[in-house]
Amino acid sequence: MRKRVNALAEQLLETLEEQGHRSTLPRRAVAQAIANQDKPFTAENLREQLPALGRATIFRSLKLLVETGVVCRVLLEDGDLQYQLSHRGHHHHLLCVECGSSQDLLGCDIEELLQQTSASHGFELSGHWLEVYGRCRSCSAKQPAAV
Amino acid sequence: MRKRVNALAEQLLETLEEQGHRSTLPRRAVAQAIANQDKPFTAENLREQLPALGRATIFRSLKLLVETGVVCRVLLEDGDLQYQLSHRGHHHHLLCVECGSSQDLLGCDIEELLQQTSASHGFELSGHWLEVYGRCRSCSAKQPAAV
DNA sequence: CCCTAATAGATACTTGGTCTCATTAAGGAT
DNA sequence: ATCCTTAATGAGACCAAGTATCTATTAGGG
Repeated sequence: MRKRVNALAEQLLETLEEQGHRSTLPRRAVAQAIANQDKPFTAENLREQLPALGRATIFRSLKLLVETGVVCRVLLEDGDLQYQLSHRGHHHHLLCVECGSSQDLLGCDIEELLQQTSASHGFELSGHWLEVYGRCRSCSAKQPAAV
Repeated sequence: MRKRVNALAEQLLETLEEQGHRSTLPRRAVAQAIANQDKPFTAENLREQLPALGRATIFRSLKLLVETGVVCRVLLEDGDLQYQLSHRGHHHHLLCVECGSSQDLLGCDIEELLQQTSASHGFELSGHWLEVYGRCRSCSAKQPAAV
């Protein structure tokens, strides 16, 4: 944890600049904090880590980063919507219900399956939202089976 | 709209009673209102339709019905979480981005596909959440293609 | 180094939901 | 039919997440 994060944070800011947004001190702080997270997080989490920043500023930066696409939203199993660094474009998450970690789900072409099933309902598909819950490799290793 | 709704509402109440909850006047009103909805709705929607009920009561009934499984939550494309009558157990929704209507997605066995993909990530799958967005049959019919 | 538009901070407000507590009403027992 | 207990209601305080407003600041191009 916390290695090369500056490079990551730097990237976030660059993306913002490319979109014509200024690289301000508060935004640098937010970018840095986000780069440090290793799980989905809330605005409140960031606020605790950045007590010097105004509340609105954190929400504004977060919103900007979501619009820019470098941060995405994840739906936890209980319906709580949190934030997370977003690497690729459209993708899904494997969320560990035990440790709360999140990894990207690769190689899942659900799109095609959905396309077909939707069509059979007379439905013209335009998008979808998928989250997957379970136990990650290391949590499965720790405890053989469910309690 | 509004036919046989009493029967439906009656069912909701019965389910509550089976779980040991009382069939009260406010709950009957809520059940009736929910039975009348034809789209996903918010607690606020119900409140407008049931001005005589206390706010807390609506939230409490709603929560109860969700726990009981006769009402479920749907995630709209913008991240808004709303309520909806739930017919079967685990299922997914086709949400029309134009008229806001919702229909159940049948015959979609994504489970198997997810199982495999998860496993290849060393992930022990336990559940998932899927919402599908697009245009329903009647909306597609109205306008040949996207604007 | 100046100027101006973008941004920040403070704070009020909104929305969705929970908590508390005194009052009411289901509905089983009598 | 009524009584009693306990669950449920209503009012309103409270809370968390997020937006809006308004004044003060600052990034960064000229």
